[in-house]
Amino acid sequence: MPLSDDVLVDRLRDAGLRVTKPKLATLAVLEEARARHEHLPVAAVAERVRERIGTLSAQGAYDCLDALVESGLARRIEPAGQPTLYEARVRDNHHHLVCRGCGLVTDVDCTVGDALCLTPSATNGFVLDEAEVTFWGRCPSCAGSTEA
Amino acid sequence: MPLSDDVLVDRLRDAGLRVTKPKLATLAVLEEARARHEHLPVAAVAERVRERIGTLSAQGAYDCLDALVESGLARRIEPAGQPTLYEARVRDNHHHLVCRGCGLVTDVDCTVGDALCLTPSATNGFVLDEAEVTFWGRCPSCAGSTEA
DNA sequence: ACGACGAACTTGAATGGTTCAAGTTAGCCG
DNA sequence: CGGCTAACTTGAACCATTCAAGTTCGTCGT
Repeated sequence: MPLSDDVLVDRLRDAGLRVTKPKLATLAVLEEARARHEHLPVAAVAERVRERIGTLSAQGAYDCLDALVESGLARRIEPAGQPTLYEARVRDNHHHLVCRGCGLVTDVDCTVGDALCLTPSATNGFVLDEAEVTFWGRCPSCAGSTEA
Repeated sequence: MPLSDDVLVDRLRDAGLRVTKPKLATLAVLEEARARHEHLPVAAVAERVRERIGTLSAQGAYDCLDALVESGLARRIEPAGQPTLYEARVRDNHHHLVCRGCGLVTDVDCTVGDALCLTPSATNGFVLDEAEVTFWGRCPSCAGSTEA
């Protein structure tokens, strides 16, 4: 069952964002997608938001998603070679598994735990804030074919 | 000192590629960049190749780089939000550290070793061939400023 | 409640890395 | 040395994303 609007409204306010129909609907769409383990491109988010509130410009979709990412309510995923995807932000620092065949993105937990992955041997003076791990391979249905 | 052309020619042949001036020069440029720990975008590769052999179309640069990557002589890096970068392929499976400020990409070794990083807890039926780790942060010169 | 300020949205156009298509050139093998 | 095919060139198209200017609508203070 989907989260009530009240909860989402509070979440937006707590994040310091204005509560607008587009942002509320965008957040709802991402939450719904999370329940289905989906990762959505901007166009798909915009489309689903339109189903809820009637209209939303492409630019509006970018603005909303940017704001949600900025405030920590959503996470941006940019797998090499395909358009940017978004998912509702969750606390666990899970990683992603991308199919080289069809581009399917799946969530996966890191065996060794976040702490280890976050610690490279030398940071070269960089101040790190995130360790991103992406696994590449072929999904079950693409593993058989020889398609690129 | 740069590698001799003979060595690079052999490398191309061994990889099953035709030995053309553009490919030879492209490989030489990448090797030279590797010595300087540089990661080059397509445009920079094309420019440097032109300095060596006079001319190379943008398309030609893409073709050469794709061929080198395909045959394992080069590695493609696609940091989120910036154009594709290339580096001469090396055996060690090092990872990258990207500056959120200026986009500088630096090589870094993984503390825990490749084996661990390559083993997510569940592969969801995927056949994995690579684990890519990207560390995000701010380089020494960007760490001080508040710029995006 | 009302009014005003500024953020958020809309529309429309531009940008730029990458790719597609068609034609020419040049490695490689017999 | 000739022919086949991959490799390169030119020129145009693509499309996710961004920029710019104008309008709408949350929010906050009175």
